[in-house]
Amino acid sequence: MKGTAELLKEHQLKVTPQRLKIVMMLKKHGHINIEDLYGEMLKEFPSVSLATIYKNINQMIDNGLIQEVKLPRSKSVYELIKDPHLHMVCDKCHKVEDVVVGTEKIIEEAEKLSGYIITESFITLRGICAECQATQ
Amino acid sequence: MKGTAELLKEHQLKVTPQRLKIVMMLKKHGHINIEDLYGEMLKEFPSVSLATIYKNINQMIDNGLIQEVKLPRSKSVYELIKDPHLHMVCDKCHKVEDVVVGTEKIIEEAEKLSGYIITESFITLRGICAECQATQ
DNA sequence: CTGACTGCAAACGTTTTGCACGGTA
DNA sequence: TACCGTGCAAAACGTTTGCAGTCAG
Repeated sequence: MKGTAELLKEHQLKVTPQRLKIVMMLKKHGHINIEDLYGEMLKEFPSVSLATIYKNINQMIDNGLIQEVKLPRSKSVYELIKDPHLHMVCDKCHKVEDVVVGTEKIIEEAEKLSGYIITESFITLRGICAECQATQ
Repeated sequence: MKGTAELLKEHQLKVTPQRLKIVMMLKKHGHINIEDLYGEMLKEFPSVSLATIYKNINQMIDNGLIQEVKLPRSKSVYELIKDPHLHMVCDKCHKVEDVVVGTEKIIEEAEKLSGYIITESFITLRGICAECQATQ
């Protein structure tokens, strides 16, 4: 896995302790919302400001390091930009997972039917994860 | 097309002039955000309140008449609930269109890979619509 | 006639902004 | 050293709530 500081530098962002922590949290959790991120940050930086979190998140989005994932029925989460994938949300435990599934066919069909030239797809699936199926 | 008043009654909503207008706007535009809906409502009901719009939209969601569509890079829009479909958003003119595409294959593959039991899918595709391709 | 709906104003939670200070490169 | 990032406080924004008056059924 690429170094956290390098990741920031590659995206024209100065390396600060707060930014390192944000990216480390994203690496660790995969997906995290602002509230949870703030809670985690407070543990290491007791005087960190929510304004700092927002400023950094927005800047990281602008610089192409992370992206917002809008979810049905819940708050947005953020993730490091990586290979295209879709999101699975569990209705029971509310976790979010990535799944790498080929989307070419559906995109091709949608292009044919609509006449659009498609540049990006956002796919989220709601359901029950394997663990929650087992424990119900 | 089903009568607007009937649609409200079927969903246990009293028929009021404001609600009729909201549903008519949804029928006309297909997708509309709160701000635009408020602007349209003001033309016919100069003293309509934003609170009324929000209360009605939330109630219509609770009663299964409409649903929120969260879009990348822009505000949520609302639409009448109909057969499953996906959304196309044009990056140039920002319109939103429905496309009916079979999603069974992608869902089946995602279920296989993830172990989830999937109950609903949300698919949005970004691109350039046919009209904007022609006029660029 | 009764409960539900509306409009208004206030409250609320979230996100953004301006500013003085401190840290990175 | 110069500029960018941080923290704080205030402001802005979108949405929700409580209430009194009105309307649909």
